[in-house]
Amino acid sequence: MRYRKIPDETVRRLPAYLRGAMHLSRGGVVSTSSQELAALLGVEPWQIRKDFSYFGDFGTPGVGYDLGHLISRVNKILRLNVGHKTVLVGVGNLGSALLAFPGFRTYGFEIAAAFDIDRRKIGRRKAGVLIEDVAALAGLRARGIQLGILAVPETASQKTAEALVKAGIKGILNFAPRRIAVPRGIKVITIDIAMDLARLPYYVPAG
Amino acid sequence: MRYRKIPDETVRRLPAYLRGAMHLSRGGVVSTSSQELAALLGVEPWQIRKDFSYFGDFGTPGVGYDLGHLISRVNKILRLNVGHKTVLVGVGNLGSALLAFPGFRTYGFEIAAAFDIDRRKIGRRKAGVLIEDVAALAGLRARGIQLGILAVPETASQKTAEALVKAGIKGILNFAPRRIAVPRGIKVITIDIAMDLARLPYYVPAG
DNA sequence: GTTTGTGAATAGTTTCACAGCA
DNA sequence: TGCTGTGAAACTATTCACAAAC
Repeated sequence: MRYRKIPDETVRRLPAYLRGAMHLSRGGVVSTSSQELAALLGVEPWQIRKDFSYFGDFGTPGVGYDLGHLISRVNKILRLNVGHKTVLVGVGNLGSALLAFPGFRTYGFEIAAAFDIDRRKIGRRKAGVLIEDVAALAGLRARGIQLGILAVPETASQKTAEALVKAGIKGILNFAPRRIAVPRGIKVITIDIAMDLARLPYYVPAG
Repeated sequence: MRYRKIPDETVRRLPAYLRGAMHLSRGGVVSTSSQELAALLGVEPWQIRKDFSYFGDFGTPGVGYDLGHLISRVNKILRLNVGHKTVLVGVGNLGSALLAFPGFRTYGFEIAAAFDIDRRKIGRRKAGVLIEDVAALAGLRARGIQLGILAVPETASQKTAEALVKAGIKGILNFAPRRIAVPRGIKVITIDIAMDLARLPYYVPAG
């Protein structure tokens, strides 16, 4: 089944497989099976096998998956094999938390620059990162940063996204609860925290 | 098409429709169309109509949707018509940001209690909320809180989730990058920030 | 015997196109 | 005429079951 269109849902699950594989690997495990990985992550084994089958060359029938090979393969597919520098815009409550957030390292990300509009923050450091003036965002171009994390207030999100695109950013992780319009070729993934909480009561029986 | 199984994807989109409708309503608009709402949110008009069709009694052919009616209808479907008190566990960087996060109010949520394990935080207030000892989580039962927000470190997430369930919590918004096992009838929605960032490079052409 | 890889079957979701109502 | 509501068609994703590989 090689060389077919990769389902978006498969791409969505790959980081989880990677996390599980790295977890096992850190524990000294060298080889695993779809069953073991599935049990660890709370998914079904055939889902993992099917997802991997879109790419080919993952495991060995009768044996399982070599963790080193699996990890490097998924890393390459997701383009995580090269570490990514990212820029954070908006160093408020959420932005500050993201600066200190250890989870990004798991996948080789580093927040290498931070910008804010607030004069009182500009020039200071937070979690080791210098906070720069958002007006100078264009200067990013030279620094080889392609991914942006948008943690500005909703009202500023569209304009800030446009500034990021102008600065050469190709992918945006957006935390503002609003649609971000960007040119073709730029990918936006939005995390809308309140919206995710908002569908929780639907699934809880007697509210 | 009334009284059929509601697609999960429809439920996922309802909060967005609600947000759009409230936005229009605050702007003084009284009535809207699937086209107008769709343009605002960046989705397709027939998607909105189809989603609403699972419930029936939304709009008027030839006229459109009355915003007051639409908002109250979606609120009722999502069980947001009664305001929900929630509990936050873990007042670290992310937890603190969530305490101060204004977005929850949009859907009628209030963080009414906060717990942490750190002696230095217990007894203090943050964003007006008293931080209590996580060992006293069981005392929640009497306070009529059904939803929990889990912002503790990954290693503590499973145990804390179990304590929440014991305290009568029925739904959990989990920020730990790990599977949370809970009894049947308890709903967990996980927001894995790093994982969402991890699939961004896949969509960005030359990494 | 064990475990992968994958076509085929099933299920779920999106999109269309238009009947029906205001 | 304009807009909703919805069956039907098209598409996408999940699940199964088993042949092939070790």
